[in-house]
Amino acid sequence: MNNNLVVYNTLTRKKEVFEPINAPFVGMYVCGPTVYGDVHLGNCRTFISFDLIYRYLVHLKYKVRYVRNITDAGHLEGDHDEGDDKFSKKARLEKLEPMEIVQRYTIGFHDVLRIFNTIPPNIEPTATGHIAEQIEMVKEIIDNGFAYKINGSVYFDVEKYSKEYNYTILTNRNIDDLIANSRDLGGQDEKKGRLDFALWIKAKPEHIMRWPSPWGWGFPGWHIECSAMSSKYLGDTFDIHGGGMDLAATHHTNEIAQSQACHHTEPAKYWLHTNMLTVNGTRMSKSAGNGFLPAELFTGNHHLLKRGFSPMTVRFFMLQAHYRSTLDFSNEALEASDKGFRRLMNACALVEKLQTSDHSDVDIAKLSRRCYDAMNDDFNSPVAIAELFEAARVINSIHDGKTCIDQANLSLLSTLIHDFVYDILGLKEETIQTDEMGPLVDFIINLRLQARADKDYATSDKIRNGLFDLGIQLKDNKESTSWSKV
RNA sequence: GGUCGGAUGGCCGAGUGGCUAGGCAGAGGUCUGCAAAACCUCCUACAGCGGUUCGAAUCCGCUUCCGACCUCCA
Repeated sequence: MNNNLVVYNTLTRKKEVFEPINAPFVGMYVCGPTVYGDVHLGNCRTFISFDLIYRYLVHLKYKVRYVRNITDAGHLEGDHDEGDDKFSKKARLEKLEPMEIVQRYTIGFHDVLRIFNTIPPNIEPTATGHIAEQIEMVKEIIDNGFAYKINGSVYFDVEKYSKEYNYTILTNRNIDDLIANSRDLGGQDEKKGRLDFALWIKAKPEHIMRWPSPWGWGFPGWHIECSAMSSKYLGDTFDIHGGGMDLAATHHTNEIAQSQACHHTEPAKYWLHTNMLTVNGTRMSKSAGNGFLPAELFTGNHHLLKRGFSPMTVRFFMLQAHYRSTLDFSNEALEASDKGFRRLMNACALVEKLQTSDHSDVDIAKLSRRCYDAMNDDFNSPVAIAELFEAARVINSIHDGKTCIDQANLSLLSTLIHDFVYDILGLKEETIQTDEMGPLVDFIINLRLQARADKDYATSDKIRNGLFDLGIQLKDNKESTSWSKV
């Protein structure tokens, strides 16, 4: 077991050595999407970041239970703890059942994440599937004295909680300032304190998504589902809780409060937060209307895009930035990643074809060590990728016959590429039909070789240009001609 | 207004008290029938102003600018 891994813990605001509570087992909970609309690229970044983290933990031989929820109930439009939830509103707009909305966008979410080559979580619980657990948790919080009932709704008493616990432990804010600065919600508010939040919300007569509870018909507040489901599947205290940075101040702060109030323990040892994807320096978000949909990016069908970019290019682009840094989205940046990604993958494809020598000019163990050092330093994929480009340079140089490698080092190199490029970074070759096309292309290449041997360059160039238009690029070496997809 | 985080070469992005990533773009070269690819070489930056230090892009202070959170958002 590798215990050199260091992770940045939002809770302590510093990097800490990663020590699972129950090694080799690791429990990881990541806040998933609210499925009332299409996921945009910003959402995808978070899930791709945690996919990287999950993949690396698995690579380190941890037995990870990865839980990521689907929020399909209880997420209100505003924070007034009144009015519609997002599903009811969307359902009315589209004249559908709320659960049709949920189903449609859950499927869309899964499709997108599959395209990005992310590994599904081990458990993907839904809020609607865990109403009973949420009710039980609310009851317990009431029994422990940290929540109160009003008119069929239940609210968490932040002021009371903050007398015994540090409510703002995650974000280190001053609670008095928070109270002073939080928005005045106007006259109809049922809540006692401005920071109080709903655990259970009474359903209005027209509200479709409703369940019976000790407090009448209603639906759960947004935050309680994660507390209920994470503790159900991972225990009262588990190893990693993750999500986007935007969730830390409110959602995760409230999760910690609920769990403390219910279980008298902090829910997670390490809190990991991923940073935002920005467009022109501003956060991509649904409400700001600057969100790209994955489909728009792939097709290039968006007014800010010059052309489309493939899913793996986008994944690679995201992994070239550290997960805790903002990443700005632009045509130029995508273009650069696209070219770099292809160069890397072309080199990786050459590894199996390399010839060995009886001595080696390269020390792959050292290179490998640097890749691990990078990933062990809070999953620093950009540095790992930089090292992999060094590997690519080595591979190309060997392939060109300018550098020698022995069998032992070649074996290490092959393992390095396999482990890091494919398993950990989760990149994959996007070209399809290579196996079927191979013999066909080889046949054409042989025809062209004959033409070249006859110095019939008109024909040989015609073949090369024709294949290029079909997306196949020929590369003439001294001895032979190789090809790759454009 | 409060809290927090940033400002790195043409662009994107790591790093962080001395060894000064990487990708893309650009320049030159090798190879080649010509290309392409690949390889080699070059381009050596850390917002501004002070301070600490033998030495700072990295630490401290101030200034300017930007962003996030504080309201649903990954």
